[in-house]
Amino acid sequence: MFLTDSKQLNIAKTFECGQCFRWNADENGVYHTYNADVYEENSKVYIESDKDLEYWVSYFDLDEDYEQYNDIFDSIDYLKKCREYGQGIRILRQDPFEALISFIISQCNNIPRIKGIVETLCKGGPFPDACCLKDMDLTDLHAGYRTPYILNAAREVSDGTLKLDSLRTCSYEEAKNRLLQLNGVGEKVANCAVLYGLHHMEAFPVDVWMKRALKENFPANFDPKSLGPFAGLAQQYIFYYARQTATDSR
DNA sequence: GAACAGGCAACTC
DNA sequence: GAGTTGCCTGTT
Repeated sequence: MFLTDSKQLNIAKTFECGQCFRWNADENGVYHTYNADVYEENSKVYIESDKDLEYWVSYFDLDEDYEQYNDIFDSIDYLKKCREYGQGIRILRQDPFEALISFIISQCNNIPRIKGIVETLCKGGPFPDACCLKDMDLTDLHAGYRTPYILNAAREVSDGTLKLDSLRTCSYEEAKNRLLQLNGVGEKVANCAVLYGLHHMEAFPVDVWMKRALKENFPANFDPKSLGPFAGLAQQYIFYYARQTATDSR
């Protein structure tokens, strides 16, 4: 079924910008996940899935106008360049628990390996819910020192100690601070989980790539808050540009 | 075989 | 509070 125009949603950029781990391209550029296939044809994006259109419009955040903050972004020359380069990236509305666990796994790990570990957890189906995950035997997961972090987070969510759904409606700061209480969750992982899983768009995750990009292109006293309520989108443009241009020149 | 990787926590001063 | 180190595992 028709989803949207490719100007609004560029699937390659959206899936390759480091925010998600369960979409993989085949040789034809069709992206697959366990319950859907997405492809682009004549500047239009189509999706084949049992889930309905409404579900995917929400998932790809297509009701949101991503151009309303262009003026703020474009006031910084470098960010304007990143924004134009990243045109078509959407911040996905992923499942909060899946995002939390995925980014716990991501620490000190590369993308292929993160994908492998997540795929092992899912066994080809949906991401396991917290109740299920907390009792899983993860000895063969090869997640290393992250394994107890995963199990602990699953236990807190399943027994209600951590209510992820309630973190959707509270403030960004409140949501992030709650996640920071988890063992194995620091500033970077908390920001990722809050941005990609809870859709707090002002979250601004800073990893080593972002650190470098900020150091080289922004004043030392730069504050992401100055980018407004969509700072997280700006972060994604900057991150994607930094990663991609580094890869291209290799 | 050592160093490193998209990070965290515990420890040091 | 800024800086250092160990941590699992896989890759270079």
